[in-house]
Amino acid sequence: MSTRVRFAPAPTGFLHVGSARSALFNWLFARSTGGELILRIEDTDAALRKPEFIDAIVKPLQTLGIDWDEGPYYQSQRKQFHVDAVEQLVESGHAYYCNLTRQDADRLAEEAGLPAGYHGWSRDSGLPDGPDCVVRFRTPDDGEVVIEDLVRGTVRFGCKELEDFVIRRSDGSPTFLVANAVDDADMGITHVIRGEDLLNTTPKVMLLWDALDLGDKPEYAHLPLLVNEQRKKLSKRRDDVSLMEFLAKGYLPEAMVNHLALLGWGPPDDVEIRPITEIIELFELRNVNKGSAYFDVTKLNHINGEYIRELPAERFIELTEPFIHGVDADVGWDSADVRADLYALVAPEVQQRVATLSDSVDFVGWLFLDSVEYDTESKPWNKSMRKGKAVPEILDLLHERFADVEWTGDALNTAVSAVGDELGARSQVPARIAITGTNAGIPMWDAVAHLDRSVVRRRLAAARALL
RNA sequence: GCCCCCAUCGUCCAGCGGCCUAGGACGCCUGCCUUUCACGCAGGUAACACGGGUUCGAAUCCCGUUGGGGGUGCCA
Repeated sequence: MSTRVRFAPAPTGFLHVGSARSALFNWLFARSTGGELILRIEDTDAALRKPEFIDAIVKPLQTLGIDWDEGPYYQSQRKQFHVDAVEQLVESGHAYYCNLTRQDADRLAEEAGLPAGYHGWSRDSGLPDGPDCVVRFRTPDDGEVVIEDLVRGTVRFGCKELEDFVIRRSDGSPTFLVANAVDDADMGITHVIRGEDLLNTTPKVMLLWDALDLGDKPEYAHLPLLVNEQRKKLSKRRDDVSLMEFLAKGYLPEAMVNHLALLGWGPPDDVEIRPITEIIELFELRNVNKGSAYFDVTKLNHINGEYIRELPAERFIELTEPFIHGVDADVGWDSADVRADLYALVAPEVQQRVATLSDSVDFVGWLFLDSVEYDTESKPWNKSMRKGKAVPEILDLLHERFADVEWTGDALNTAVSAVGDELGARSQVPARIAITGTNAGIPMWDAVAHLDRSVVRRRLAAARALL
């Protein structure tokens, strides 16, 4: 039988990397088994029903190349099925009405000397439905629910630990637990692959499944959570987790996907950076880890850099243009000042050095700016300018020679080295700092030859004046 | 509190009873290359949480301890 899996996010704003990882693993499983992926939006809660939230899920998935075969389906549109299921459960005696609030339940528990929680207070009250009534599922008093999790192995839950949970809110809307069971059954889901934070809800869904007599249950696989540096579950409030924001900063979708695939799973041959087609081929659910994984941006940077370096030069230019022009990044110059020809010339060198597309900005500002700023407190300035040998003389001499030196990259480079030789000092770094503002950067003389002689000489003089 | 899950270098992954004096990658350090920086190359640093079993043999299996995490909603 063909596999059918689903990615079923609640539309709670932007898609975060943890959800993206869940989507990816579902997708990898579907593609590697020749099965199908279904996108289902879990919007049973009215507050979540906002069109812009749907976009926030669909768009990033598309960008990452995670395509689905069916959907998006909306649980809100299948509400009637869920309502029917709740009704069926009430009629069969599996569920009952209850008009107690959470506070009521806690108070009753305290008075009875029981642990906090709902202890089936209204089970046999015979209460009829009413405006303030929820429907609760009658969990078995004993026995256990056993899950054979594909990642975790056998997991057991004692039924007495499960309180009579709410399956229909007082506003009449069924909760996701019912929707889950009904929809997974209707949609023929064979494998439920999702985050470990949902593991505890699984026994409840299985109980509903049996009570509703829905037939064969899907297999479950609970993925390890993605965590932050403090080893806490990635949170939208606290952590940088917006997938789109990463992409906006200049992480390539392919690199992001590659990195995400490496969190909780690894290829048997230890080759980490590789095409998605190979990852699909190698991916096996049974090889997924159990331990949570830290979402390490440092490693992402490395992977991204590797992918960027593999890009054809024209493609790199095309992708970085929005950043260079200040559309997708903050820059200190005007888009009109960007010299496209000059950028095209240096782009391959920039490409060798960046971790993200937006980093490109840092390497080319000196080409578009009239003057550069010097950080005289910085380490490079201190080391190469303040403490460097004969730096004032070097800059003075360069200023002089640059007045009539042939204005080509080779000639400039030769002239600079000659000055260094004459003074018995290292001249390249001081020249670089004076002209570009920093010690780190692309090979520069060919680019400098495209700047105005006067602009370059002025910078030499400006840096000299600060010594 | 109660329930559930987890535990190999700082981080991610490999290891599924002998091939492990534990391998790869990121990071970090050193050297080479070099007009700087980066890339690349060559090295180095660094881990089986602890205690009991089982076994001829355990990072690998079992139990416990400790530590971490998740859940405990009329959110999903």
